[in-house]
Amino acid sequence: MSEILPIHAAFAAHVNDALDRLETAGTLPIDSSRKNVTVEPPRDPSHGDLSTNAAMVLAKQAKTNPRELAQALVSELGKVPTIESTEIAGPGFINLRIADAAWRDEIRVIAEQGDAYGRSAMGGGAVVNVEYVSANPTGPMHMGHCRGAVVGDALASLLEFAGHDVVREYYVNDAGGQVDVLARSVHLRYLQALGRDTGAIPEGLYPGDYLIPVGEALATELGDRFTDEPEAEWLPVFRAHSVDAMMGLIKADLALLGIHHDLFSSEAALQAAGKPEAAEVWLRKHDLVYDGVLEAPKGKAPPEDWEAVELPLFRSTKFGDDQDRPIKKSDGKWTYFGADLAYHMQKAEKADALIDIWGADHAGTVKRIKAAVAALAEGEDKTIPFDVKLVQMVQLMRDGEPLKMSKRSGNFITLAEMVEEVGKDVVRFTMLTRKPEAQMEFDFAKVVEASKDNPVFYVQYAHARVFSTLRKAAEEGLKPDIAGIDLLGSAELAMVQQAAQFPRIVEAAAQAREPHRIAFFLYDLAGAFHSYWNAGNDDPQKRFIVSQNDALTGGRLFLATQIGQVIRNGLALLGVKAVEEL
RNA sequence: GCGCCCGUAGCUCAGUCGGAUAGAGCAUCAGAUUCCUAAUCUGGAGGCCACAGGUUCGAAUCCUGUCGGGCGCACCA
Repeated sequence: MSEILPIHAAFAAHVNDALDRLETAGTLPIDSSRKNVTVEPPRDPSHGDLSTNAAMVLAKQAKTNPRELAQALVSELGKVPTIESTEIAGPGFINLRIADAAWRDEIRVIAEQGDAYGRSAMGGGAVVNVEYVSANPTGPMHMGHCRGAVVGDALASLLEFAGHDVVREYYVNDAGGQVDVLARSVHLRYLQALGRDTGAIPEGLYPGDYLIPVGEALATELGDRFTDEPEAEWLPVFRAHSVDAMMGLIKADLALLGIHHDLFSSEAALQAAGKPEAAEVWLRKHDLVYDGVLEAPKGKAPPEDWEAVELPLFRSTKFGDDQDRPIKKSDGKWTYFGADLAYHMQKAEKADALIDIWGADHAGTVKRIKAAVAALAEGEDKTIPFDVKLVQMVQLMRDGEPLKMSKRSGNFITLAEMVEEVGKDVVRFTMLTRKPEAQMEFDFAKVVEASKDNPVFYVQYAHARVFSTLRKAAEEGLKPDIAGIDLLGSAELAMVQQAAQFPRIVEAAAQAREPHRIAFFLYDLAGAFHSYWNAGNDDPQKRFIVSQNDALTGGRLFLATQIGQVIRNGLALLGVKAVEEL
């Protein structure tokens, strides 16, 4: 027990030790299952500092009633010196009151651990691959990509902080038909750059102006080599150049949000390496791919040109999908799914767990890709934890009115425009103040208001206040002093209790893969700080800087510094700047 | 027709792998500024947790059904 544990972890350990002793004493059966035992702060503070449901959960296993077991547990917990009082309540909750000294110690723990406070070894170094964004390389990023990008990035940071070895991956869909369209669109711009009159941009090509510089660059680089050649001559060249250029745009857009991937995996490269073929061989060997004919689509409007063709089909129905899915098209090329299946197999080789962040419009393909990973796991006789997080649509609003967006008319808001208008921190924080699977509204007017309706400023302001206080104190020759924390009273320690939840919030959020919990925690902590601060308006004795009392001031400044530290650690996970001044 | 997600205060949303009297912000009402930034704080009012069944010591939370909103339902990506 030489290792310093954050306070909640320490008390969870105390409860666990007590249960161990009950096992030894025969009160509990050996190896009782404790997976539902929780040790957490009760909703109602009058119930104490911490509460455990252990007696209720384990009563059945102990073949006794909850209150009786609680009694036994309480007498064990009474031996822990930092537990000041225990109480059995309701159906068998055990409420614990913790000595002030333990909360004071937590301030020291925060100070000692600094930027590492809240970090957890929970992940055990497991390699987790988080694939997010993966926007098609056909243009700059628009608003629709934004939420998934932020959620994926924050989740990756969170998992890292919770002890996982995270790979941030971007899947580049550079092999499909839309890349041919891109290449043709760029070729047109190339001809224009060389002074050709191309007329209006034909239907079906990308009309965006962002392709003009790409065409110009190619004109400069290639001269007029490809002006009158047949398409087959120039298409591969233009495809490669265009994808590079688009990925450049996308990376620049992502950088505006502070997002950087570790790995960009190319679909074309995957195919060139023969991965889909290898996957097909493996699947056929396990009788998971067969040649068959699909039923006619049951959608509202069956395509007129639909006809029954025999295709290689993956048995996704065996793993819960609604129908088997083709991995190759009738022209012999791989379907998107066929390549994606091979891609996930490739990812699974190098990771202990996979997470995909997708837009809600891909919800229909979740089952098949989960089926693919399940098939691989079964065939290889191992478990491959695989989560697909669906991020719901964002409804953009301006002054309470929905903004209509249409990709075809080119009337869509780009990510860059959005970041420029409201700023990176606002975009990131706002996207993280909703659980991702719920739809959300994003109102430009409200979000730039920089005040009331805007949690990001509220949290940043709390952090800034810590620093403004320290600056003010420094002018008077005062500075934080750890010796002063023994003088802190219950109002200050209440704030510590709130901040001390950070480590367990990190673990819970990482486990649930829900970075938004960090955002809400920060909002609450900032609220506690503002509230404490304001008490000083009425009573000068409650300010951080107390005149004529340098010792208490030192203690309070030390506390403020540590609250700032926790806010900073949380904001770092969200990728939001912890400003020292507003 | 089928699948997935959502439905909590007037509005925007939290709600800890089922826990004690369901929370916050906005809006609204009543207050606080010779003060370390009031971009803040204190208090009031506001709830059939969409609806109906079920599971159990206990359900906003899990299961079934209904209604409402969103997204999908190609050999596209």
